[in-house]
Amino acid sequence: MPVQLLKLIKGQSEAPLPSHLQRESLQHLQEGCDHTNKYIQGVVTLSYPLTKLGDGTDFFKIVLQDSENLRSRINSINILIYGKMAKDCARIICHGEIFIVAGFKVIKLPEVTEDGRHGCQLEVSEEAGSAIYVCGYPSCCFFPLMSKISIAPKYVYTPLNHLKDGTIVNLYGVVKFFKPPYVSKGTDYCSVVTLVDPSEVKLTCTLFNGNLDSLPKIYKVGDIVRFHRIKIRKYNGQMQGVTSAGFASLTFDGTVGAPVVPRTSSKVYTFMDEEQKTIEELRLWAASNIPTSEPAAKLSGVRPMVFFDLTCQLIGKAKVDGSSFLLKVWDGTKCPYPTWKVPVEEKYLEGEKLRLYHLRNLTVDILVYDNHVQLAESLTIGSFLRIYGIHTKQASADSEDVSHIQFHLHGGTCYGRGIGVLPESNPDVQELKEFLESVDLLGSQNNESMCSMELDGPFSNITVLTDHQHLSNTDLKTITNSTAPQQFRIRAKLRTYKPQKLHQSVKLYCSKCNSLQEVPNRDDFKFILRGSAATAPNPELHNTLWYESVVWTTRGQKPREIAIHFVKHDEMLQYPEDTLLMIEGGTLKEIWKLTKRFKCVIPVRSTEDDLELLDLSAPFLLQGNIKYYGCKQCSTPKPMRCLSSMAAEEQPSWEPAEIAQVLGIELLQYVVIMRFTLVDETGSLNAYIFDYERFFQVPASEVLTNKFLQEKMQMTMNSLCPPGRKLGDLPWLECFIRSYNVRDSTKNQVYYQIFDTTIAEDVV
DNA sequence: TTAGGTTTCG
Repeated sequence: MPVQLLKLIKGQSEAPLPSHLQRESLQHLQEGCDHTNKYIQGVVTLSYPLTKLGDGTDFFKIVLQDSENLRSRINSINILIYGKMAKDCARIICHGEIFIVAGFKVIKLPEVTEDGRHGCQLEVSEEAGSAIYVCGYPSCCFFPLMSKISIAPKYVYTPLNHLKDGTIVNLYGVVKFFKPPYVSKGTDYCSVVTLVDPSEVKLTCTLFNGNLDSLPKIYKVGDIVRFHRIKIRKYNGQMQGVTSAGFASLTFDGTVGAPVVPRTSSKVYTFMDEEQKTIEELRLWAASNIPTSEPAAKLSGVRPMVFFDLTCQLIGKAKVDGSSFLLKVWDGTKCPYPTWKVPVEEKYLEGEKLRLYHLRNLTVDILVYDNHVQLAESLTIGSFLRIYGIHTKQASADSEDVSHIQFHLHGGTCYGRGIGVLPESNPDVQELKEFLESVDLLGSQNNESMCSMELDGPFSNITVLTDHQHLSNTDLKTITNSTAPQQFRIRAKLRTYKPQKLHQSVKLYCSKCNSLQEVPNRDDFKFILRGSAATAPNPELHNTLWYESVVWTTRGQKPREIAIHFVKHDEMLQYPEDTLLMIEGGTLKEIWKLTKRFKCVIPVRSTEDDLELLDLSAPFLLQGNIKYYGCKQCSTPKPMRCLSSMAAEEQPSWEPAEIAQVLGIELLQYVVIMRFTLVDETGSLNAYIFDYERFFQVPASEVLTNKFLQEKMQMTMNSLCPPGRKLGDLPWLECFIRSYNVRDSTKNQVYYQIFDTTIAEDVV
């Protein structure tokens, strides 16, 4: 009997194997050697469903693991079983059973596997005189179905540079481009996805499915996908992926550090620690190899004649005609231009009327065409959308002198044009929802006044003069004709301002030497960190009276030594949220992660007798999102032991200013600097804003790292200087300016600065 | 079958 079930008694099979058989180890197994009197023994770790080959032969595949040599590099092998033997085995085999095979044929695999699997596989069949002995746990065989379900097949993933024409493969990739699912001209939805992986090879996949939900849930470039059973074909000389029967996908957020939660429509999928590791590795690779997408557009930031993607909420929709459909959406911000309202028949307009009325100044009409109409019709009011490739156009209606901005989603799918529905769990949606709720609240508070006064949206933004109320207004011509220094109160219009890209307005200022400098970028910091990683941590500096040290070596091609020194208080470690730590040899990403958990992070390197700060082009201290820098001219960095006095304080506050002082650092201040071109009936002048927080009501130190604050600043600027308006239609603003002299060797120049003025907001 | 990335009739 070729397949024999042996009972296992106290770890031994009840009947001994034939005496001529000797055990062979996986290491010694080779194609072409004589294995006639040898047997292979292992534990069944995986089994695949019993299938039939093209000629009708039954086929069953299992994976055996050599449980006695788990540590050796090769510890498992594929067993391919044919014919009646396949059927018999499939019936009785259970996960975890001991499986013995003799009389096998050794076949070399075409490709080298890297997961501990043997480079050969064994083929067995009754015809070839093979014998199989299974030492089973008898109870297991009463529940063959149960044991099958618990066996997850192990998938092999093909790198994108190893794809072969005509194969069906599993793969991972980072989304480089995608078209959200759209209605094809056939019977299915279609989605086109271009992937890249660390092999730097691109693969464009064309995916079809009649069920929208079965296509990958990709929301942005940089998402990571896992495709199972995708068919590879050659098209126009390039490899192409297409859906095959049984295609399945998982999609993951590509953000480093985000939870690894697959988006999928399948109820059953395999996902284990190994997959989690793959995703995390791909995220890291993508972070430094895929260009980061532009910051998300907001309605407050749109300009005429651009294409952009918008994340928004649907509050109304209406049929317009056969080839176009109207979507009314908002994102909580106000479009700085008057927007085009698409005339529709009242009976066709869906959505809550009161809400549409309240939000009318924040809602824009997006007209979608052709192939997008069917999808648009199916959308639910209140759902969150990402609309890709909206086109803005400017047009003026005959009866009006201001031109309106129009929003179109043209037909076709070029550049990924289309509509995607985002689930409420999406982090961008959660952020948006929070923002919309705050705007809604503000709106409802102001509703009465809004309705009675018919305020024109956020253009009711005003400046508040916080002092010097005794001054009366002076016209600009009088000011430019006066000698400096003096102070004035003015009423003027903001004709233009610089920089237009608000994030460029943030600088670092040294109050000691009055110098201004650009905020160093991430690459500068990366470069300095890389340089400092070359210095290995000095073990003599570890574990002192005032800090405790942890050291480890990273794995990978270029191992690095990382040392973290946790500053103690009263000889004890503090809670992470109160802890200051010093790190040697960390990467930007590692440091960034530490700032999420610990109060302060100081990057350092070892010298012979103490730890010291890195080059001052790098932040000397990181706290939360904020990087603190020191002035290179005015600082005299001291060794890190100077910090020990702060650690000994009753309750160390770890205030950046105080840390800077004990370390001999002249702390640079974040400041927003802008040039306003102000005009009135008599003339114009350029006045500078030099703002830590007072004018914009936004801390300058957080502008670069906080999207909302940037948004708030943008809205303020849009209300002070609404783009697209004629001079006569600009709002007036009142502020204080002071004049001052700047002398150099050749001439004296008068400058003007806005001071003691604040923007009062009234967003809705 | 459909689409096979590269912006538009409105």
